[in-house]
Amino acid sequence: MRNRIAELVESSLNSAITSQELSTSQLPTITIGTPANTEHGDFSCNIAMQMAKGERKAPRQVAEILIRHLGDGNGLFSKTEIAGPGFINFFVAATAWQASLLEIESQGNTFGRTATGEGKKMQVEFVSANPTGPLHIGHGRGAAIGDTLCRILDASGWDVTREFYYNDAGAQINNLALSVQSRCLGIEPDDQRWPADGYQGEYIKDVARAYLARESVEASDQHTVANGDPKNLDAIREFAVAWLRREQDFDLAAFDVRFDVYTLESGLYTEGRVDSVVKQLIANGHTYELDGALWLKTTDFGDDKDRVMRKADGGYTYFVPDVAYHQAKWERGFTRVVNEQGADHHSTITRVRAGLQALDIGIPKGWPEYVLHQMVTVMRGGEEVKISKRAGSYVTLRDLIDEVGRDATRFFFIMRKPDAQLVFDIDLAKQQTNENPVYYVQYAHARICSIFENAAEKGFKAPVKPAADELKLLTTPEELQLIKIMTSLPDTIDDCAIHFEPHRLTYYLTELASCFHSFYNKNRVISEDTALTAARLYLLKRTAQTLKNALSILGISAPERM
RNA sequence: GCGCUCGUAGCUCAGCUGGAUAGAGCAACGGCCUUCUAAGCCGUAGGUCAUAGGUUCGAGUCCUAUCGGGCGCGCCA
Repeated sequence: MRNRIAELVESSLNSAITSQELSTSQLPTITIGTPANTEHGDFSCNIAMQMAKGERKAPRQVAEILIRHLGDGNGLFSKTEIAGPGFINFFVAATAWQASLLEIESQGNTFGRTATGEGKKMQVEFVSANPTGPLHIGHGRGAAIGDTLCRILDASGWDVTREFYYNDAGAQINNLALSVQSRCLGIEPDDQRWPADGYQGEYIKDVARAYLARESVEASDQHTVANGDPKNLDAIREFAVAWLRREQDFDLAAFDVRFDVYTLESGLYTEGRVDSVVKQLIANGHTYELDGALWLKTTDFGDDKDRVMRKADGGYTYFVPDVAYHQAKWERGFTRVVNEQGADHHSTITRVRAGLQALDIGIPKGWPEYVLHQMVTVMRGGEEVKISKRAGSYVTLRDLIDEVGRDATRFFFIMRKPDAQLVFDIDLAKQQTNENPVYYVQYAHARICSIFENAAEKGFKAPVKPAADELKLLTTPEELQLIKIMTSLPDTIDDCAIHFEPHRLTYYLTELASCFHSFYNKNRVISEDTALTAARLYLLKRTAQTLKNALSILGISAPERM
């Protein structure tokens, strides 16, 4: 609806220019807003105020010209008016709202989807947790935001690739292998022989036990059989990585999150990508040697200090393979790449982008794009739970899903905008689950399903493709408001996709559910009036479909009973 | 000290890339179930949008400064 009105305004603008009533040399971008006050109509446009100065006319005068060329929008509007300092307000005719229900019906479970992305490729990298332990709550937020973002971008017409990148060969992985080896040899964390920064979690014992038992492991991207020899550190490393990757697979599966591509840091070395990037950066003259290390002049690209690429010990710092990885993404044809990660890693953005600019291979300055989520503070028993992976004292994602439920956990993680901090009170989420907004939305869906059960018992069912005469009975403010909210789902999806902000969809759902609950309490659906009953059943059929479609994009179920 | 980010009702947060009288949930108070699910609805109360300037027809939103919380500032990832 919003787009339709924007198109009408644009054509009336063109028409006014053709007739030389307006003379603007460049068309302003047309934005259609939704007034907070219903007295100001269903939609409004501020274009007359924006153009007034250039036109050397009063805003209301510009608005008057536009309205004249606009007419009634081929019956779309029941009224258009000029209001306030120069707003154009649009009142959509009830018949137009009613007719839009037919479009929702014909689109079925694809209603809400748009073609905005034009089928172009976009890659989203998220979670990207190193396989040194189970996923914790911070990863959970990243998984929920990243996965929902993928679903939203897909619904917005993008061809999305979901990617998981991890370090399978660095110092931390070596540390992991040493920890497992120590457990294999029966060495405890308080033993002198325990590795300095060893991982102390209970799960390390499980890995050691499985390794000694020569178990085999099938992870989504790893397949291995334990060698069983506690002296063979390489074999332990390989097994531990695969074992923990599989654990993460379990966690992610429980969260209904999946990936298309896994990229291993070690592969960037074995394929020669890291070497090739270093050579290219040297050849382009963006490096220098100092104190036995090789530096990249990232200050040439907006960083506040230069960064070491190759350490004095000969190893590369982590961001070098990261640059190589992103070069590979670019070569794979992703002109748009989004990285979802914790805000505590935000300093990598400048470095990676600087490295890519220094390669001078035509990558745009702002590529890749980033979505950063702020810290999650975990509260349990009224106290903050400190997250320490090495000490093993932290709340895992799986614990959370087991305690709170998948739907509520997902909803909770995405209902705030990513760059706001999140307090996750486990006791609250556990003990007062019916206060969680996700139930409010799901309840609306279950309620509608229940109405249809009752209707079926009494021999009623929603009509298929009803005529305008049958729908014209839908006239109350609640009914029209319900339709209005439903039709804005595609706009909401686009807004979420453009801003990378999944939380907007949770607010949309709450609003839609709220509108339905109000309608339900004020009106009876099944009544003596068979014509009205049919019209309302049709309205609720579309409402249930809209709720289900939107919930599905959030990866949340739409229960038929609660 | 520098960079990023946040600061909106008692609490947790929205506020549609500058629009009209700043909203929701929870908590508080008062109502609504012999009829389709009360996990619901209706109403009341609650605000100097951290502070001070600036930009313009118009600022919670943009700019500057200050104050306060978080994160980052490693030849760790």
